Amino acid sequence: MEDIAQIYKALSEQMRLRILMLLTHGELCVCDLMAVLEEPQSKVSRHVAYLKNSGLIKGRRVGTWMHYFLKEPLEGLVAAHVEFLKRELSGLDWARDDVEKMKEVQAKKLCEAPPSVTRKRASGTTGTAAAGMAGNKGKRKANS
Amino acid sequence: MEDIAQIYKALSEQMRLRILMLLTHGELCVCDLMAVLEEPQSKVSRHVAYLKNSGLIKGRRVGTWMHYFLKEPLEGLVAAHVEFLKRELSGLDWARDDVEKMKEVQAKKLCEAPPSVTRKRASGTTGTAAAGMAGNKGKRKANS
DNA sequence: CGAATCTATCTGCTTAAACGGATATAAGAA
DNA sequence: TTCTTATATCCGTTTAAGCAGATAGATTCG
Repeated sequence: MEDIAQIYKALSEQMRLRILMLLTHGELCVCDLMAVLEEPQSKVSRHVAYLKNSGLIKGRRVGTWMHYFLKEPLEGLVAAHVEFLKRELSGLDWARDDVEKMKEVQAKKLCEAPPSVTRKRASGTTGTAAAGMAGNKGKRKANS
Repeated sequence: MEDIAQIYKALSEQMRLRILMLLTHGELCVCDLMAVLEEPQSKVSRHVAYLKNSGLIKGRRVGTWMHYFLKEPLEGLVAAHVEFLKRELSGLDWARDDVEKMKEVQAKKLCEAPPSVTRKRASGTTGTAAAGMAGNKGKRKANS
């Protein structure tokens, strides 16, 4: 799996770079990624799968959710590249924007909390939801 | 042109990595690259063109030949990546092998010398050619 | 000029992988 | 079990780019 070209293939899509940079800040579930990236689920899942198959990230199931995170420890050259990315890309505009949005998304805690709590918050109290509704592009029907 | 994903696309083929690593040792013409890589001319040219269009290398004409070399100075992120490649890949088996073969190829000086000299050497004295014929896969008809 | 050589590009074909939408699967809640 | 949610995967389509072989352009030599 020391195929360097394969590492670069994995890094050669902006979407995957964005996902990787987000994961350098901690693990995230697919729905959080969808919310941050504002991309359809199949697209996010596809790219996450690619990164997983390339040996860059791993996933673990947490209830209904899959949480993805950087594989640690990474093998030699892959590790060097990820360090490189952290160092060189974290200052770029798009990376900063994504991290900022990630914090907003996580503040809403739609995914991280136990399912029961989440479910009730989302449908029951519209107050907290309204406060953080900015950027929600109809991903979740308000009340139905 | 600070599209990071595009940099990684350029690096995501083994053939292009090999070319780049060779060029870290100095400029080379296409026919030398063909000899080292043992690949057809259209393939070498195609990958060289890709690297050129991605802003990693440049070419200059020297008589009949095109010599390619790493673009200097490279822009920020590209430069960092090339430095990274030099540091991390130069010890790999395939990279060492290619450099070694490059030195053999250049020792024959089929390309670097002025065309007239080259032409006469190649067709006139078969002695020098025979000494370095190893690895020549019918690329050049011996006498026709 | 014509011949030879080096390189770039075109041709037709093939493959990898992108995409969005639909569907299947897995797990918790009711 | 049935419903809902989260995620993975399948579908048909599209695009980028791989390939080898053929051809065209550039340059130098005679």
